[in-house]
Amino acid sequence: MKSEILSQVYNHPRIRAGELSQIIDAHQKVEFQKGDFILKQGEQAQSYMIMDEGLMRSFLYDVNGKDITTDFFCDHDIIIEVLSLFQRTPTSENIQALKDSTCWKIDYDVFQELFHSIDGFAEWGRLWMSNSLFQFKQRSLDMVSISAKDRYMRLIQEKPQVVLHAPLKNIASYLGITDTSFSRIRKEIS
Amino acid sequence: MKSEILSQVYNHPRIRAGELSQIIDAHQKVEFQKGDFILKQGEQAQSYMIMDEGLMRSFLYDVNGKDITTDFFCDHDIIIEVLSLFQRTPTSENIQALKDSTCWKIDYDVFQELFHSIDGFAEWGRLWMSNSLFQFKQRSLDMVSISAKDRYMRLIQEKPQVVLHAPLKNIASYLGITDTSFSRIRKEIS
DNA sequence: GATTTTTCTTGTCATATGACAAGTTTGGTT
DNA sequence: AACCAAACTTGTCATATGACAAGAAAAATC
Repeated sequence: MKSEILSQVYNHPRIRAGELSQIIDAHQKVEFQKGDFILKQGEQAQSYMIMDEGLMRSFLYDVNGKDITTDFFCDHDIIIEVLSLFQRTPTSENIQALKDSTCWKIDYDVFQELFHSIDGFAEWGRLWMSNSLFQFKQRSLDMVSISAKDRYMRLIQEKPQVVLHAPLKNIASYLGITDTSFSRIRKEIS
Repeated sequence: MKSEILSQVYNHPRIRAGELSQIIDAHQKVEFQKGDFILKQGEQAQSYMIMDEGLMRSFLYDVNGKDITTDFFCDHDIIIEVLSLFQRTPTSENIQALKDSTCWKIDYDVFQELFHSIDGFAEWGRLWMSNSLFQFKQRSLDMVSISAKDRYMRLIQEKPQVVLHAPLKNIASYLGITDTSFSRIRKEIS
């Protein structure tokens, strides 16, 4: 299971078999219980993880102190706070488990070593980031070009697990609306 | 001037002097006139550029066919469509000059060579991307947590050149509002 | 420099969403 | 099982922003 999931995640034409197992070996199993914090505002990220099974969210507090969910992490997603990890700075985000979760973790210095020694791994990282970049771009576009209802419909398509298991108020803030409005949209749809 | 600007852009502790000039040498000057397209929807990006002097915007058409400005590029910004360039796919974005512009361009294959041969360059690239990722995250956050008026105020602070020189309708779509609303916000502020 | 086209402003009205408050339901804790 | 706290729904009213249309200003074109 470890190697199955991880070799899927790290699948890239320029990573050879030997290198792949080197990368996979660098990951350690970690488990979290619902409610546990993986990262807290003000701390510095020291590692990232692959979600084996579970559900998490990242969130922060906006200018008015409101808790805003910025992302959800489902099975096989990469759980990472890029800015804090790569720029070695304290983060302003929190990451918290919404369900009991099992992950594969890799520490920054081990990652760093692999990044510089395995060419294909660096390439993989760049592709992953360009993909993330695109997703965030898409997200800000959606926020302005489609209605909250349509954003919700899209979430149902794209991350059904989230809709099934995350607290509604977290989904609401992720969609950029209040839980009140979200409740009305749900009513309207059903 | 070439080396001044570029050595500022590529400033990174792990890029040595010799490597830096190697990177700088790889850039060629290109000029554009107001209105010129640098990249069109459906094409594949073959290079990226550093803005020496000028102003550009990237934009695309939303689900209703409305022209939405997704970003502005000012002096010393990196003009790039990450997804198309790195994943070698056709883009859905357009990039267009809003003023006559001078840039330093580097082709994908040359970039690719430098990325694999200069360790510090790969590191620089990763930092740049993590920074971009943060900006886009911030942008989607702003879209939901602050008002259009506050987003405009922030743009005035952060990219005054844009406010001074870009067409109002482009700024409006960038802010996620109609040009009508934007006109009213401007009136209210002045 | 006159004309045409595009951009910007303003008016009126509609609508999605927010703010706040009061219930209701759910879920965790003892 | 009973209780308490948190999560969710619903009501009323307010407001930011959109849609559409008409006019004014600015810019591009001849």
